[in-house]
Amino acid sequence: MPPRKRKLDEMIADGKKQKSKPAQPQKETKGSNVEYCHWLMKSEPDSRLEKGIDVKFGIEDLKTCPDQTACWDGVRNYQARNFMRDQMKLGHKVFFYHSNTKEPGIVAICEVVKESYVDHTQFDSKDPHYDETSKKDNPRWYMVDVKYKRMLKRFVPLSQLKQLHIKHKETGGPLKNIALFTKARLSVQPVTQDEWDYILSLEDEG
DNA sequence: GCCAACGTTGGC
DNA sequence: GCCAACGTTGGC
Repeated sequence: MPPRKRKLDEMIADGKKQKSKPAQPQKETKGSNVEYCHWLMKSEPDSRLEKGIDVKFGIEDLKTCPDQTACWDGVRNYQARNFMRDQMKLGHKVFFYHSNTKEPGIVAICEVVKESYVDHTQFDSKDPHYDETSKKDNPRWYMVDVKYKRMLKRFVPLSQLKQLHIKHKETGGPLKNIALFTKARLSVQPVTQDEWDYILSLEDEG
């Protein structure tokens, strides 16, 4: 029997040449085949109702979770899902980003403490991210667990990152292609080693 | 609250 | 497979 064809949307979102890669030490290589080991994940620190349910989840909410760990449920975008499902591995570092708030920006560092598993909220009709088209024998959405590590010494606002991004496009600096602006609407984004190091260096600025 | 950018859906 | 309409994201 031929392999079952996957749905078109998933093919597109996955990219056609995405072969399953062995889970091995992540390394950034020059050129095409980049494997990431740093990430940025967006979450909303302010209350907002979605289907009558508050989706607020800021860094202070993560800190109060058991073991300061939360499952990253509710992602309903294929690209973001694929990063979580296929590429986010134990020990990977994550910038925790506050979005849709007065002062958007990076607030903290987290770590992946559980690799991808089925997002249970897709089957929960009361959940704001319920997906009635997803079947239990073939789940569509996956998540990882993320654990709080530490606050940044200094909040790094989106406005500063944007200034630097614009400047670096001219100068060829490390933030010239940062996904925060080149793939602005992705809620789970890869961060290169250079981007990570550069943003961390901003912590120590006056 | 506005709305630009962009992802998704569905008719053809 | 195109593309218009529609819905969502998220900065401002």
